[in-house]
Amino acid sequence: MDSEIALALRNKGCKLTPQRKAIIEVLSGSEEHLTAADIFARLRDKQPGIGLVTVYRTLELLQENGLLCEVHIGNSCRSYLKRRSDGHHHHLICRGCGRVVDFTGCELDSLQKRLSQETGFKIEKHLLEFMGCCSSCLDGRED
Amino acid sequence: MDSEIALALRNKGCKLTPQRKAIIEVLSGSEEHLTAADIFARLRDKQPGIGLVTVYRTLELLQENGLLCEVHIGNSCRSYLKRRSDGHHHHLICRGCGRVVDFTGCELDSLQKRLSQETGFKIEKHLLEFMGCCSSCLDGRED
DNA sequence: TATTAATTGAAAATTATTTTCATTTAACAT
DNA sequence: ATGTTAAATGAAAATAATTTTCAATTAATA
Repeated sequence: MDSEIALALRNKGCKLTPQRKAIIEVLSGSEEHLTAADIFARLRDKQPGIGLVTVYRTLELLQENGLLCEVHIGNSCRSYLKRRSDGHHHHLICRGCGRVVDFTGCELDSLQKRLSQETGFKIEKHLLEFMGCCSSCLDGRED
Repeated sequence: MDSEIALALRNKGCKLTPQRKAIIEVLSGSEEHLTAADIFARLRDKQPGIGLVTVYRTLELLQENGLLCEVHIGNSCRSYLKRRSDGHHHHLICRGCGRVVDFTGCELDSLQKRLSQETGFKIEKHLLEFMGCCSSCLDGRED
């Protein structure tokens, strides 16, 4: 029973290898954002022979196909998260536990239009992330 | 006649070395966002003996003191820009020439409050950047 | 079951960043 | 002006992150 992400990948004509399945499983099973190295570490048991290169390549592939989200705020610069919301959304990230909450309603469209008009830019994308500390981490004095 | 950034740095009790001045000059003279390596390359003439380490260290120092802005969208993950707007502002970045336009009025405060209430997070910061192509780059078919 | 293009892993290469440490120097006080 | 000193520098090495190369393997299809 392959995950939605896995199926989407096969629909794009990509091979569904055990390595890819394992990487997708790790991402699917996590509410945190994970770097390539994080994912690699979590694969030690499930898929011992896997190479870090494959993790990088798979992340790139999934990213290209819009099957996961890239997170920029945080310790390491780039980390990844399964895509949980279909539409346009953004992230609120806990710096304590790494948990990510999706949110919509950024209402940046009107801002984007305004900026476009004022500057003559053709705006292609935007990056919006909030970072803070979630209530469990606040309670646990992981502050 | 030292720049505002340089003076601010000295007011913080930091030494105003020729290396730091040169780095600040490069940043001050650029409307693009620059990586440590970019800055290092531009110092070849002005300050030939300088080490890349010093560039890294100076960027960190300036960043710590809020004297420049960090940019995340782009080829390399982290690059820097002189701080041109005093208050809270964000960036619109041209992926063609790297030129950065500051803008205000993101109106994320109300969104931030809403998110805080809905999630129980203590929100500490946010990252908002727009990326696109500026009119000159559009004209020049650098598209 | 055979075929084949896609995928993998190992190793090396590249790039980015940080640490260490001996030497130099800006800022300040004579 | 000159001496003092903590801060800053540069070289080199260490570490970390990412990409490339290439021969071997394998998932998907016929």
